[in-house]
Amino acid sequence: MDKELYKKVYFFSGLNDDELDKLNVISRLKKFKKGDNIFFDTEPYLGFYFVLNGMVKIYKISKDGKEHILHIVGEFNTFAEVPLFENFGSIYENEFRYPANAMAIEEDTEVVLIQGRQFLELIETTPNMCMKIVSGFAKRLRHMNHHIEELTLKDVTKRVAGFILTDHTNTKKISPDNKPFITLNISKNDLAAYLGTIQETLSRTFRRLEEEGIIEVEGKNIYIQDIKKLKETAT
Amino acid sequence: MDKELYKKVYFFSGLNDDELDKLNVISRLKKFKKGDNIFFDTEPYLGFYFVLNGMVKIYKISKDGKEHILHIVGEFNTFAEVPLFENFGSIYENEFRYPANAMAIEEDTEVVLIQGRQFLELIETTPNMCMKIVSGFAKRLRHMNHHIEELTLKDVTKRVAGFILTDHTNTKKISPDNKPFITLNISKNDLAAYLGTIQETLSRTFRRLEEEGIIEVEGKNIYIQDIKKLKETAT
DNA sequence: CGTAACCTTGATTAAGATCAATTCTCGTGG
DNA sequence: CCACGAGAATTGATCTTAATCAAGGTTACG
Repeated sequence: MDKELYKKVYFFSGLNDDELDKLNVISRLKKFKKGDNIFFDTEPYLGFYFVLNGMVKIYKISKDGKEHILHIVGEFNTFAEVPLFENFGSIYENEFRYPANAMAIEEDTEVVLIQGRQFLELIETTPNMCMKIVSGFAKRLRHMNHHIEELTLKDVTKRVAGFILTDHTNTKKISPDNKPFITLNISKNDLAAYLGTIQETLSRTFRRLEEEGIIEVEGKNIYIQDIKKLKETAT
Repeated sequence: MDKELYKKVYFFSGLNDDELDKLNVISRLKKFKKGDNIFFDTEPYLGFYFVLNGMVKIYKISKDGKEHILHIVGEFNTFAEVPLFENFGSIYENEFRYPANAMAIEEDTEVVLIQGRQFLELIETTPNMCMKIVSGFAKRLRHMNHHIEELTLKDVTKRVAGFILTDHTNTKKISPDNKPFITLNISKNDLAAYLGTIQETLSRTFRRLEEEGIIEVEGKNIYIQDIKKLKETAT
């Protein structure tokens, strides 16, 4: 695999050529179709992944079939690193499992598996990478903090409004007629599961926000008609 | 401060005498009464803390006054480390804020502030500590994953049952008449805010579990009458 | 023993989930 | 180019859980 691609992964951004070669040896490219599971939370832990192409959802299922999406992982982002670092000493002994399920949610999703045991050996000789991991984890913790805050302190309408704002802050899309908008890159079903609700409620929420003249939903595009009101709604 | 005390903090467990001395220089002991706030999420970031004595809750408040507790932090555990590691380069430039509020919830709570900027300098000369931080963060991430899973996938009754089981797994208390039990070290109000509900609902849930003969609540002690049923309830 | 903080209980309300139909959208093959 | 069918999205009616509102009861502690 092209070494340059590895460098786009935050963890690996500081590595030199020699280290990238070693990384290449312990990684495996895997391809999935939309809807394929990459791993289940019942499977033994092999290592962590990054997305080369497409998109992956990390999710949990309750006993009675309810789904909640913890993360949506896009290109060059990693997932399932946590178990690797939880208990250094014991990784060789214990039978670790993946902490959640992962599914490809785009056609032709390609992911790269970095084999766990071998990566731990590699990391010892590249001390520089450790701080990258710390920093990556810190960002993740911040994100989860925010996620919990949204889920516990806000109702569905606020969460939806907040999602649109956050997404637009990241993408900054502007339509030809000068309106800010976002494009959903996941299904509304998945969006609902991420926002801690269900399809139907999300649909109704969109409609109510449309009726109030705050947004306009057109398929996968959501146009922001009144950003001031949207911000008020979100807080 | 006694150097031995530092060693009980997971992050610092591998440090040598010299390093502990340096740590001592950049730390500040602070004392709080029950109900005192240690910091608010509006304050500029000074550094992270560990609890020397007592207990601390990390919480968020919504605009309309609803509270959710993210963590309960006990002795020799750290809190508020995340902002320090999120953006190494920019800590000197940006005005960082604490990501949540912290309050002492026990009388005579003592915490130690480790000053952030100075700690970053210290850490560069002690590479060994980095992996400790990674590992600590990984544990924290696991905990938050679990927390989100509970909040989104389970109803209040399941969460309460799950809490009792988890707490008992950690403490393993057995009463003189041979019954497993747990002792709440926080108020029921705080427990409710941690479990994503309110006092009244928690109270009713306890009563229902009592009526079903699963537990017995006596003040701060909760006796497990039927652990099999409790496990069934929790899943 | 009196007061404040904490906890419990009951009645009511509201948000959102569930159940049940449609309708819409889009890719595929005739 | 159109028809078909499957998955995705919408909509309405109803139900359930847990929050809110309101009032007492308990406990801890000076």
